[in-house]
Amino acid sequence: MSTPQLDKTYDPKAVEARWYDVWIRQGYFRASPAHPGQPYSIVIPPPNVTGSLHVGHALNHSLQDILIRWRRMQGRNVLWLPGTDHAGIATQNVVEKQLMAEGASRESLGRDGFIKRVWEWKATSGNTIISQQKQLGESCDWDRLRFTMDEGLSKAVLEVFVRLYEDGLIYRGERLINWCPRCLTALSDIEVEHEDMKGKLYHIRYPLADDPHTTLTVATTRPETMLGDTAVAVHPDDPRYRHLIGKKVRLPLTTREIPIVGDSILVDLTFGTGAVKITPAHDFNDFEAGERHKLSRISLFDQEAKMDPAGLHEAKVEGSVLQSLTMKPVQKARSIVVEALTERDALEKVEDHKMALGKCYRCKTVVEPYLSPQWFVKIKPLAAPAIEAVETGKIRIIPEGWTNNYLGWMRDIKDWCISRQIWWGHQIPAWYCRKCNANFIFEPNSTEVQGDKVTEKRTLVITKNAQPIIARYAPTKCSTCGEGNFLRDPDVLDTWFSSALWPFSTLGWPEQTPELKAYYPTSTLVTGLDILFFWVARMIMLGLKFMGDVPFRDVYIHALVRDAEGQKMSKSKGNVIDPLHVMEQFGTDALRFTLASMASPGRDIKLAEERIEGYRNFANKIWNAARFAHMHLTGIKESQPPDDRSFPGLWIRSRLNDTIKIVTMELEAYRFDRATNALYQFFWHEYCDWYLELIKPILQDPLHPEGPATRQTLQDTLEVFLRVLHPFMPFISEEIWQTLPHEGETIATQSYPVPQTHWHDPSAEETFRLFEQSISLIRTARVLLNYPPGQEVRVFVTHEEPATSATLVTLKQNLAHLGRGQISPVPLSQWPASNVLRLITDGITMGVSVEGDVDLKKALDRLEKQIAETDKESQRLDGKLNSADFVSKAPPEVITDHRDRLRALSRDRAMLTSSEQQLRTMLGI
RNA sequence: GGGCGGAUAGCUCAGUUGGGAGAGCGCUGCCCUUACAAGGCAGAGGUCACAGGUUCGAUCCCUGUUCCGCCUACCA
Repeated sequence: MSTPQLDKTYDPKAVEARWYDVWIRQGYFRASPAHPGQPYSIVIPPPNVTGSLHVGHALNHSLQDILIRWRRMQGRNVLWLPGTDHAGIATQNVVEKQLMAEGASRESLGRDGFIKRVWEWKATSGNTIISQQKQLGESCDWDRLRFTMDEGLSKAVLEVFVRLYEDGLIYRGERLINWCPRCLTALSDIEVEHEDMKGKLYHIRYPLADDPHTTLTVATTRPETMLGDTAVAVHPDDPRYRHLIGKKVRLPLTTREIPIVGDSILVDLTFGTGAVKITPAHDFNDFEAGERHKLSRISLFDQEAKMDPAGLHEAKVEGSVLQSLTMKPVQKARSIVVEALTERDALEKVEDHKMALGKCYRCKTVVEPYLSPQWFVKIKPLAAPAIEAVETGKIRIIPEGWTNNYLGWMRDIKDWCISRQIWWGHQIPAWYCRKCNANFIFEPNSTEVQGDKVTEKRTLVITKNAQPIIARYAPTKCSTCGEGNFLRDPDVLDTWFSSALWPFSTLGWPEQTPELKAYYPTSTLVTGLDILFFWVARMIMLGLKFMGDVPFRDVYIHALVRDAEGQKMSKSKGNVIDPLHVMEQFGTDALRFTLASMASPGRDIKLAEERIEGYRNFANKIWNAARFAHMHLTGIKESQPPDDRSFPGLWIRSRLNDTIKIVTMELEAYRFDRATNALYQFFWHEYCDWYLELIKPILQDPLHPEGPATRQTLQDTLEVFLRVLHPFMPFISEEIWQTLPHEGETIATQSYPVPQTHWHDPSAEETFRLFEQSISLIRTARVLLNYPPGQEVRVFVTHEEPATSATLVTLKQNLAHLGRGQISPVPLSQWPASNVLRLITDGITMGVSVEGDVDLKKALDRLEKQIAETDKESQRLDGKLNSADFVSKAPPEVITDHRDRLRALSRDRAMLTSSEQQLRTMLGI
């Protein structure tokens, strides 16, 4: 093998494209259930098919790839399964926008045409994020790429739905749900984002029916809904109003009278006026209060949150008001109602009020509580085992702090609304016999619609009383009436319903596949906190229900990536860091390493480009170290490698050994930050700063007796380091590894280094500490004496301990090389009496000859400062040791340690003052 | 309203059996010393948010306060 010519700086771009191609072509990332190793599997949190890679993905995926590559190298049977999510609302929005630009619409295409169109869109645009993931170097098994709308996964969805229904865990019911008037669909509770807003609290007077001059004042933030009130509640213990319970009030702006009820749950005595209007069709609390008091519900709004004339009629709104309100949106309706109330002197006052407003997480439109028939999952029975799995530790949440968050939410979980009024998604497998449900189904009638300007009549209505048939296939015959005329429920399932099956649906369930057997439960789930409830909790519930086992053992929750100022990144703020741009600029390895290094638990990541640049420099450092190695390596792997017993060789292997140990341990603990720090520290500040410098004289002397052994160590340690590094920086490690003598085709499938006990060498490490301190003293002396770096100096060195002094003798050549001088490791008695600057650290006395006309003042300052510091520390230790309490109560080893340190300090102090005296003599002061 | 997390060098953050305060970046000074100026060497810089408590001893444990985040909640 010829010595490759490496460029002076590392160019990531060429390297990355080349190797990723090879990896894929050779199929290194392909999983096989037949692989002999212990399985290690991860399913990727499927990104939206509409998405492109953002820095949050980059973090999430980098961490997973580190785990996967690490385990693969450890010989585990690894599967990393990639895929995308069909993202019902988001995808439908994207395609509808496209249609709108063409002057078409979802309706004009019809349902089937539209679905076809979405698939077409997916075929052309749905792989954006996949190719970006490849750019990040992700070692997924791409042959197993899954999509939540795939045939197999759809089958799983169908199966789960039917079984849950058969088990009584799915039901259809008319409930108040969160409705997005823009997306025109129901949302689950957690798809609503709450935002604090400044609102107003309106106090409205309701006159008593039998005594119109007496009024009961209610407080509300939504005066427009008062038209739909069906009662007023007061607290049964409230002396102010207790006597009114059972009486009626006249609802202003309408001709209705509504009852006053006592309700201790709804009413808070201390808030507002103590009287609450009840609007069961427009408020979740009121809905429940309505249930308690058997109140009727009046829906005032249509699906676009506009005042519906039918509702206004039902509410018996006064004619003039009704006219002006018809088809008005919420905000407009509010001001009309407020104005009308003011005219009638029914508005007592308006005060400022802070309140939380719910918004659609997809489009940020204010959501409206909306009364409609929907499908729900009865969640409590599913939640109980999911709680237990975490409580008993079958599933570990990391960092542990989020466990309570999870448990709290699960214990208080509400039924899950799973129906969505959109087209793109898994259509609910529910059919209605048209004959049997004739009274409960109102289908749009095209002839009627043409003549009717009230457009919402076009909507299909399947009332709550309709009887569905739930089946895996479309029924052909009604079991009740025997006819075969069916209407399929138009709703589709919440996208998260299919995501919840991801860990087993992607492995082939409901078929019992070898993949399922080998890889379920998966090993680790890596995700952000934001989808802990959306996704993680639901996977646990459904995994337990359908697989009888948890979907994963560990849940590692990583931080949110923010910008350098700690602001959440968003397109509108323009503070988005684009990972693709970063990869282009600094290299993929640098980005990956940066993200891993910042993944400290429980803290958000503030990402600044300078950090990435810093790790780009690290990559370059590795590159140049490799260049250096190649200048001296033969490129041949010795069959009988010479044994390197030299101090640098023993030391660097010991350090490398320690690094392997730390990195492995930290990866096991999901401490990516500490693992990267260990790699950085080792390579830059031990391998490059010291080891490579130490061996230069040997390498540069072709006849040096230690040459072969040293070259062997240089080559071996670099190769091992690259393997330790590979999961973090896959590209540069592969590129360099390939230039070294090696076995196998790729570093990606080589064994991950394990600690070698015979490499561990405390004595070499001890010697190194002595060496490092000595060199540091010489260098400091050079600076104090203003010697240019090239100037040869005469150096004397000794140590209090004879044994250590003896070690210094053995280090003579190394000291001479890195200290750039002539070294005399002789006792103080043999030193010149003058013209030597003496510096002291930890028992080492280092003398550097003073030559020429130099200013010794700086040196004197340094000595005085060091003496002052020594005295301060001595006093502190002395104080403690003189305390009777300390001596009697502190552990003996601490006391011994303190005494040793004090002794060492006073020893150094004596040397320091001696040096200071000598210096003063030289200065003549 | 409730819960959780954070406050350590100019900046970003490490720091778990409580016993000498660390890293990276930035900054200052000197160096283009043939692996690397995307570099080398030497430095400066911190009453570890504030106030109490426990302890021989607290950045670390407990309590309270302030500030900043996040999650969560039906105060109409």
